Amino acid sequence: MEYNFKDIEANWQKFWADNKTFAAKDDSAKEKYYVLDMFPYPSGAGLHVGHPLGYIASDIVARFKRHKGFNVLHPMGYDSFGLPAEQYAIQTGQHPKITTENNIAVYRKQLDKIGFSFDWDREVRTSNPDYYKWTQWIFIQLFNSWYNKNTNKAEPISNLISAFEAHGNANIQAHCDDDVKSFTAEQWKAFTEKEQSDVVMAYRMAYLGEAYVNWCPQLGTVLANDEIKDGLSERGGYPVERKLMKQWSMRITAYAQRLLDGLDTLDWTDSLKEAQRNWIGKSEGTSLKFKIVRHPELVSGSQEMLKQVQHDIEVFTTRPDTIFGVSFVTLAPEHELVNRLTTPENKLAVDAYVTQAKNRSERERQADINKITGVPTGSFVEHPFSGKQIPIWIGDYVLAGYGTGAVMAVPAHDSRDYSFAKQFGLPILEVVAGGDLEKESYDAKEGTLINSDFLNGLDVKAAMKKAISQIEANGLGKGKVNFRLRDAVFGRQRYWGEPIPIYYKNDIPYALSDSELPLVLPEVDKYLPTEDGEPPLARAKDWKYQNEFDYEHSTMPGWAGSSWYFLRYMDPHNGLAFADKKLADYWKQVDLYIGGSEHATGHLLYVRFWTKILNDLGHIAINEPAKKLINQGMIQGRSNFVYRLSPAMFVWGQNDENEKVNLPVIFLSKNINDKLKKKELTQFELDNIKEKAITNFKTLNPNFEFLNFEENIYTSAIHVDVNIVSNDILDEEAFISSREEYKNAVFIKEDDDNYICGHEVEKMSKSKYNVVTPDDIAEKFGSDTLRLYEMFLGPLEQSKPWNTNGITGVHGFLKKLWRLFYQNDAFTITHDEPTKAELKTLHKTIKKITEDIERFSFNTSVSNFMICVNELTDLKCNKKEILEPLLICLSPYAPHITEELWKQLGHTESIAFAQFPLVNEAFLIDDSINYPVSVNGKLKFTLELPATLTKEEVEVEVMKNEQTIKLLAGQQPKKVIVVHKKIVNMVV
RNA sequence: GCCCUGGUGGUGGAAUUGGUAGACACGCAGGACUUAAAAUCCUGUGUCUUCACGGACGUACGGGUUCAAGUCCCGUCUGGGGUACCA
Repeated sequence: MEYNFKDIEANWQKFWADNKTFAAKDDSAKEKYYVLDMFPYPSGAGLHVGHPLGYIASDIVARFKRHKGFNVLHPMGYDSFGLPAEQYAIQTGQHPKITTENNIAVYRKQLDKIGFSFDWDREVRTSNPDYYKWTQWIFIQLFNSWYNKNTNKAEPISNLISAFEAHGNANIQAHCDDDVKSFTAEQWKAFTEKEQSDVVMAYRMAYLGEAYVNWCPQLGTVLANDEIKDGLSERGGYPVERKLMKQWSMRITAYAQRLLDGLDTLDWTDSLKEAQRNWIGKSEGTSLKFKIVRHPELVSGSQEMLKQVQHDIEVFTTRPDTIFGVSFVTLAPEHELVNRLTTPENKLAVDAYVTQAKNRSERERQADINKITGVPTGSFVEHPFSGKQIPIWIGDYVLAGYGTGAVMAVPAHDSRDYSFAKQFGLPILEVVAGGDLEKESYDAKEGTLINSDFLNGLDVKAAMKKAISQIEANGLGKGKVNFRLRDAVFGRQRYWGEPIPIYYKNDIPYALSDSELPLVLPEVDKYLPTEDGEPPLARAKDWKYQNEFDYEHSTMPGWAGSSWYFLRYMDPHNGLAFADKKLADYWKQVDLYIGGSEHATGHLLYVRFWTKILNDLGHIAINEPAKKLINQGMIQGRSNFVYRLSPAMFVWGQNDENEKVNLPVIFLSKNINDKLKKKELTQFELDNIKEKAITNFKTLNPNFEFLNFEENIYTSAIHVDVNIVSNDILDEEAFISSREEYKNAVFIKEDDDNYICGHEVEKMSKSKYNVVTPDDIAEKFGSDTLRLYEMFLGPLEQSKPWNTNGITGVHGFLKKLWRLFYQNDAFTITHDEPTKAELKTLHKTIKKITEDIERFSFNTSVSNFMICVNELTDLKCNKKEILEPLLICLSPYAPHITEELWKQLGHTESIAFAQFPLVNEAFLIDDSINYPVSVNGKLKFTLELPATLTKEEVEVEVMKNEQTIKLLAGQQPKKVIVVHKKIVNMVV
């Protein structure tokens, strides 16, 4: 019987589904193990070979843990709210729900083919009302809580309101908005309902606040920082600008320190923890007040005004030691004091600068990152120690949103201040010795303080201490910690997301009650914003709370549903709670979480944040969502390109400049294009291209001319579908018929008459036409081969380009395994006693595989299986006692073939729960050891010696060996090092 | 710029704690079986040198520590990913 993977795989997939083999038990005496994959967004392109990489790895662990006697939870679901379905809806009018469901059906079919051991009864979809009911419920929990700094956790908002009623807010220590004014209990009681609501809002964990957001006019939505690339929206590539908007936000900043501390308890990679640390961006320093002093030319009226409002500019610095190096103070253009500090003669320039800075889009800011701009206000502050007058400038290198929006500029020891000072000719005062200030600033935090009064002679560390104590003693400021982390905007002006469960009555937002959930996403006639810029939900007809009050019209962001889905899998059908407390306590946290590193700072920060809040509020017992996390590497695709002659070099027909005609379609083969780029084309070749171009274009427009053909000739690379290219040779016919505009395409080909495409390795994506689906491989070689091959490709965490070069080796291995059981169509397993050699091979393999899985080194286990089967083939082993345990070892990797052979061995139960074999070290002991003998560390020969010899006996044996004597040629070695059971080295 | 990762044959990669560098697989070359192909099997395959035995070199580059370095330390170059006027 041949290895017929097609039937075997189909049969077993059906068996697992029919028998619900992998359903996790909620009541089990077994220890639990929770293996989670980052669930996919079901895109229209379907699953590509990169998706299963992580899924296969987690499936191996899940199956392994089942063999090891764990009750395994290994679920899968879909992150099914998202922009692409909505974009598609806008273009076609098809409801995103339909698109999403279709895509999910495709994903499911593809996933099923690979033989994953998911518990499909627990599938979740974030766009399902049964699911998002609880996303909304969690939102309300956040809406109804505040962060108490005294207890250092989130607490119900009712506590806070009681406190207000009893004592006002004087004793409240909370993470809240900065501009909260203090009030007494009496004042609180006298507030109107609206006023009370506004006050409480400043404390809520989910709150409505004014925030600068990344606004994308074309998409009509707010984007998260991680949705923007180079100042353009990641999806669509539209410009993004900064805009002040009322937005629902999450007070994640309250958790900054705990999110940072929690990292130490996690078994995550250093790079990932580092990425989170950088994102949170803790910096310790000092706040410091600079007294504003009158500029001689400042009119007295202005000075009076100044007195009324504020006397100081507060800055934040991490370098209080450099205080004597301050040569100017810079404010962000948005700083509230800008207007008041500007002297009349500077007003024009300042106003112009502020307006320009405000209107500058993110893209321009990024593009001009090295362009230094700024204006002086004309006012001065006083140095807190020297009393010297210091000018106040405005510069957009200072960010309004960080620190106090003002910096003390120390150009000698900060590179940004340095460039600014150089640009505007401001003084550079050296206060830490050691740098060359002619060339650049000296930013290092080491050296001796100079020109610094009471700090002179101290090193930076000591100076820092002393400066802080002096600043604090003089009441100028105090030690302070700043975080880069910003509160997370939680609303989008979009349709395809969870409605925010809020309605407005007299302009006051109220949360729905639990019994009113879910607030179902209403139907709309179009998926676009309304004419007056309201989000699409404003289009919904008769969609009002109690037929009277407006609901919130924005929806939740993409990360809402994914921030808690790991909890829903524990109890996916519960209608009374997001998860039953008992079940949540049983499954606790994810033991192993596998997914892509692109979620390092987004999803993984939010899911930790929500876990901590739910823990604070007493809903779950865990503090962190996932104990161990692995980032699988990206599988890159190999894209192909054609090189199209640019139309810019043609001029249109004389009759009408704007005449729309089809563009010429002339494609240069790769080598010709390379020559063109290097300007190595011969006149003959150029003429040939020109002639073909003329012929091609004349069919479209008889009246055209070239515009300086030879100077202007250039090409642009265009992605071409890899499926119509083989070995970089283009299938020209397929290409011509692939698009209407290519029907007259002309190819300038290589000497061998082929059109050669360019290629590049890059991210696999639909838009690059380089997606390879796992389907073809599964069809041609079977999914066991696919599973083994994806693991064999290299370390899980490493990115690698997809290629199928080695797949025959892996497939051959499975065939070879099959032949251990079947020879000449006969099943030939015997019950004979195994030999010592066979047992050694088996137990060596068991040991290696167990170790490999535990350290997630799946590529090496595949090699180890190959070695094992090679050895057993050489030994002609067909013994049940050897092959049966081997099947169990292999079953996590290649579940179908092992199930089948397991059944052939006479088992009636699935192999999935068979106990994983244990290593018997006794079989691994060698009788003899092959000692490498080296001289000065260089290997000379090897010597086989009995394993029973002691270290001393080994030395004696080696020294009296003929080869040693020959090597030493009468010399006496200075030293002989014997590492017992390892190596012998002689030093001469 | 900063942070994180890598750099090993023609290729993917192995070497878990400093102890025989290149496991396993692909590719390539030669051979067996076959009318032929596929499939399968066998042999060889880091580089240089030698008829051969053997020898020399070799883990991006330059140094160092060590009896012994792909592995540890210092410096340089370079691929990939993340991130940024964060004071």
